[in-house]
Amino acid sequence: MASAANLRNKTPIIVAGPTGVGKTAFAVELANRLDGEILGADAYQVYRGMEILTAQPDHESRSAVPHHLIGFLSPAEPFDAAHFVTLAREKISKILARGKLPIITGGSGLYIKALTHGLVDRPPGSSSLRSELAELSTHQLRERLGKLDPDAKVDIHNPRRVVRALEISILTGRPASELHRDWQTKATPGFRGLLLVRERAELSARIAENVRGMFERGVVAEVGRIPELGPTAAMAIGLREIQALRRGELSQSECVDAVTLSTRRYVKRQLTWFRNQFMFEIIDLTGLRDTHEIPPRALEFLGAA
RNA sequence: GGGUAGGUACCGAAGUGGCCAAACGGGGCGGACUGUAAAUCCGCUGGCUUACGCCUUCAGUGGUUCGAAUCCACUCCUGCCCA
Repeated sequence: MASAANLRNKTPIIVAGPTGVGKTAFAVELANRLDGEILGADAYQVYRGMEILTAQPDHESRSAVPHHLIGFLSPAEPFDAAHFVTLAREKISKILARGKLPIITGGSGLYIKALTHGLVDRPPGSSSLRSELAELSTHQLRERLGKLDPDAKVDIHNPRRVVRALEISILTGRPASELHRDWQTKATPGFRGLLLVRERAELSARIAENVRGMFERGVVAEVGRIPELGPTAAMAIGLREIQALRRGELSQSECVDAVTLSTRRYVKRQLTWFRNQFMFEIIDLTGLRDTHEIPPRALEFLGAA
């Protein structure tokens, strides 16, 4: 049982981890025990009408504990890390004002980092500029960047990065590299961070099962009902594969396999980010089902044992 | 039983006497990331080694050759065709 003193600790908790580890169930249980409210830190769960595809918490969870920043945005709308930070800060202070504990849960590493460390003040993306730059070849992009920002530290093999650096330089009239500032530390003062992990084989098995479940619950129909996809929502894992299925270019089982594979590869990138960007307390959930079990180690770390 | 095409690293697939530890793709693993991040990009991937390098590989065995994944013989296995 949590002691009265520990219940009074309202330092926001971050529950990070790769897709499929069991963040959702874990966070709900934590919220129950510590009188918390859940704040999604997920770039895709923000979208309305994509509940199954983005594995949003179910009704049971959502009626048990208040959830924020989940399923509130039209898929037609773009979304980004800065937008997330603004909304999240607002929500966090409201939750605290209510005397509740904010529990930030999600798999979008950049969003969490932006929340804990802040983003450098740079202009937001410009869709018109981006589509204009998209016309250029890699070589042309590098050439332009070389003129505008000769000291650019961006990965020149990565067109996405080059485009963003160019975008910043063009919009501000100053070299993008001049506006850069390193994130100095992995520490996250003001937050208590947990990184949920599981053995890779178990995680893969869970992902395969989750993807099968998505199809059983009707993702294909859900995708068909999305009225309009904006630039951000269109990149959700599984979307392209399911659209291919709907066009008859993929069989159901090929589609399931493809989505499972994309998800597994995403998990690798998530783990790389979380391992190397933060110093969160690692909580191994291997062997635990999505019950209401919270490993003692996690409770100790949170001072709630 | 006869014919025929094959058996290459985790998988698919090039290579057909030295430039081969073996192209390329997939997968796997690792990494990067500051307003698209479920995105985008990079590296490694037989063993030992920091590296030079050494060792063991191309179904198996035995040959030919200075030298074989590559040529020859036999054996085993697989696909297809004919009986």
